[in-house]
Amino acid sequence: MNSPPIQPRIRAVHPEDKSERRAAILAAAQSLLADDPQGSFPVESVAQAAGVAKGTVYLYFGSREEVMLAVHEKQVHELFDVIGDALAASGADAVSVVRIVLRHISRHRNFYPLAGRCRSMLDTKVSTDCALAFKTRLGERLADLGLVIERMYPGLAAGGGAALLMNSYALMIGLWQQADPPDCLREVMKRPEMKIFRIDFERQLAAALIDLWDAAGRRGAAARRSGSTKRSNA
Amino acid sequence: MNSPPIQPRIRAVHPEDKSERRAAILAAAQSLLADDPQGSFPVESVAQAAGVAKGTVYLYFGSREEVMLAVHEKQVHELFDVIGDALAASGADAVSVVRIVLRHISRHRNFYPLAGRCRSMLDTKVSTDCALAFKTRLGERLADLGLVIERMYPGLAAGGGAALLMNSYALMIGLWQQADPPDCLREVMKRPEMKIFRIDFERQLAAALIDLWDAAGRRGAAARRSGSTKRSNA
Amino acid sequence: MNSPPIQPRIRAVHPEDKSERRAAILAAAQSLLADDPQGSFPVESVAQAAGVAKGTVYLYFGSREEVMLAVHEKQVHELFDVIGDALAASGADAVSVVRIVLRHISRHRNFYPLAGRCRSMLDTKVSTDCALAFKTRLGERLADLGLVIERMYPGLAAGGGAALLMNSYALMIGLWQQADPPDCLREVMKRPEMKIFRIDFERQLAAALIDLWDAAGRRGAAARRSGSTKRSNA
Amino acid sequence: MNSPPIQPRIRAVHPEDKSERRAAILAAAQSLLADDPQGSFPVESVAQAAGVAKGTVYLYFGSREEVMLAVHEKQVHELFDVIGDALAASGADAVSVVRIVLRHISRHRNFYPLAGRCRSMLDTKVSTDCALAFKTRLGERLADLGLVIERMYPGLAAGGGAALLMNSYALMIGLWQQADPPDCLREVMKRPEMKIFRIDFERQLAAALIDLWDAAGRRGAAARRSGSTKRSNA
DNA sequence: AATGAATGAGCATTCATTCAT
DNA sequence: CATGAATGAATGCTCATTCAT
Repeated sequence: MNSPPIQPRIRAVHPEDKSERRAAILAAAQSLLADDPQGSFPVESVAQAAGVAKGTVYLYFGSREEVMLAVHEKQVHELFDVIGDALAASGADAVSVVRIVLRHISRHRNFYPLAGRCRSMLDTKVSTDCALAFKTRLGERLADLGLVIERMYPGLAAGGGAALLMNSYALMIGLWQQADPPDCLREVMKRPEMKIFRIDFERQLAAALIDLWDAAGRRGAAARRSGSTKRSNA
Repeated sequence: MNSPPIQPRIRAVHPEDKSERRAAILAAAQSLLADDPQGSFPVESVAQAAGVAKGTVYLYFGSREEVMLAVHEKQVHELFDVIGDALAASGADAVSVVRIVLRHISRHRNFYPLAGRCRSMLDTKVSTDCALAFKTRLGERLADLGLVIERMYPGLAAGGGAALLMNSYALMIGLWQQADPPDCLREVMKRPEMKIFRIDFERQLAAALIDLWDAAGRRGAAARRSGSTKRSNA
Repeated sequence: MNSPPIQPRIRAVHPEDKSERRAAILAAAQSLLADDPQGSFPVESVAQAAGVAKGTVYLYFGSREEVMLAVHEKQVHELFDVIGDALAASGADAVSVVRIVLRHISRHRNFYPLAGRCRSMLDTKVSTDCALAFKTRLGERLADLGLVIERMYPGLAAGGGAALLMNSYALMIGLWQQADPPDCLREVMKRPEMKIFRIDFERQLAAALIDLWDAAGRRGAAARRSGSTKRSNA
Repeated sequence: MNSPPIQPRIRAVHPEDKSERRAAILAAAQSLLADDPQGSFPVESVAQAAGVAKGTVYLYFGSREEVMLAVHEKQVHELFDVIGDALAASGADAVSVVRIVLRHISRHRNFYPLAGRCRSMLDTKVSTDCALAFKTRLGERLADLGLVIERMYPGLAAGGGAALLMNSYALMIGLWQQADPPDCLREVMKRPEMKIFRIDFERQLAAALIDLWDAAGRRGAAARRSGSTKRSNA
């Protein structure tokens, strides 16, 4: 009644082979996501695209949602890498960082839909362990980058850098959710009543981000002047 | 368990709201949502809570998602009402508006989960007509309130008020998505590695919103000084 | 994405129509059980055999197991009917009752496999309500028939009739489990080492049942003689 | 959670038991069964509890069901050991044997669920060889003990001892199936309509067993008197 | 012998939606 | 208008089993 494995794939015995297989599954999911941003494809499709059996997916991930979360995490860390590089560049300032980040994101627009669903993903079929690990790793990056920002804006309160990052990220995701027309509205976006939503997403986002970063810089400056260095929040 | 809180509508914004049945269904869904923010309850539950038959729900709404969207819309318009009132108050400024809005939202925290899912709802089982109507009504409010803001910050570019509102809304939703711990993490939020996410959501949001509004005000002021009045973006 | 009902069957609106439909599902399951005593067929097969859609089965039963339990219950009550008739016949005694019961069972041999699985069915996917109702109805029959038996064996302790029935039923099911060769042993049953299991099931069962009933009768007689009438157990 | 209780085997009945590994696997399964009488645990759990790899289980057993069957067999043979000892005791009679057997079983209540499923296990994923061996060994014990009983009840027909054993066993298992409330009914057993099922299982079983054994004794006596020694049946 | 990675069949169940009554 | 019976698509996941290492 239970059928045996017919053509088992080459076995991933060593840890590095396992990481490779895991990565293959992630890549497969990511590739499917490109065609279907809503991610409404069965696990079997992911498996097929990765060249493994359905069950194998569950050897590397606890659930379908955990696969998707892992794809999201990968993309977020890539974004953080970009931010880190931008901040590390000589002469980096709010404007240059924002420009570089936006350029990256504009080339990875399939980042948004998944990111927008991240919160609800955590509410569904993601084990506490998995969610915790995800958040922990995220927190580490946030802390690291936050420190870099605090060094850039001396006087910014402790934690102010991370807060600025969170706010920026929030603005980015939130604004995309407002601005990106859903498929069913693509056609009617040209109507006059939709004018208000025909915004230049990247322009508006860039402006708002710069407002946020400038305000942080100004606050840092003010703090420096008055000698204080504590109290958090951007 | 679900006592349909027949919240008297602050304003009868839409003509179709006149139907008591429709309102009852919305109220039922809203009440259910209070217990289950993820909204993973069957249409039948909504119908039961509303005291109607399952089929009746489809007499008033095109699909399950349209019901949820309507609940969301109702809540958004309530929020807009509050913003409108705050702006209309004498001596209104960024700080007072933000304070009032945050107070409202903190009393309607079940606004967030639904709002966070709004974008993906539009991608699923919402007819173009319905989505268009939703967006159109939203756009109208946005335009109206945007004008009020532009009057408050004279010199703010045309459309700058609406953009400021969108940005604010985006920040609010996006930051909530980062800050609100999912159920599976409620318990572990006290761990040290989660410290960075134990933010004071409302404080941080308020600060960031004020940064945004202040920047808009400053930009408006600058624009006024230089005589220009065009170019959009906040 | 969710497809509508294409060719809905005639609707069972009246209670009697519903009973009919329920009965049809039961009959379908029973018929499948005849071919596959282990009952390892999907719910869909039952539905098809009953001429309804899979979902309809779940309109009438809480789970697959509840369908099977209902089939079993039907068969048990049929057996109880036979026992009742046998007991009601003039000149009924242990021998005649046992003979009649065995004749019935030998004509309904697919009663055994299901009956043998009844206990484990109750452990799996049967709601408390359903199990309780099943047991309650069973208990009623047991009590009724028990009284008839007690009238037949005056002096039998209160409850002694029901106990005798339970014991008889237990012996019947238990002995079948020992005696009925599983499919995989059908062929090898003729080997000498299997001799001991090549019993004449019905003969041995009949003899043991009569022992049980005679002993009960004797005990009843003894009790009568000594005047006592209480204490239970057969 | 599952501390493999390495119960020292009372007797090394089968040669293959010499394998420590095999014994460890059986002990692990038995231990798991104590916590989950339904035996709905994966093979991997058994392997882990036994301290071996999943594949190793299949080196010693042909299938999952064969492991369970082996556990059952072990328990049955332990029961037979007890019966043998009870019969061998000086002054052994039906009452003393029944008492000793019941005491053993009451201390090993997890014997019942598995025993009750034995028949259906044989229908699923047990090789003919395995089933045959199981039955053969069972038959041997049955024959041996049957002879002892026939010696105890001289005049009992040939095979009458084994038949009496089978009947007794059947009654035991069958009555347990009726009497043991499934988990989902544990709570509601106190209700009045459940009264008829609130039987004193061991008392009722003991009484019925004694009826069976007494009847066998009496029949043996009668047979002796009339000189006959043939005809089987208890 | 032992391991454990890989396989993939297998299915109950839910529930949004329709439409006969 | 309202009802609620009927539909059936849609799929995540488990886990027994195999066999390359």
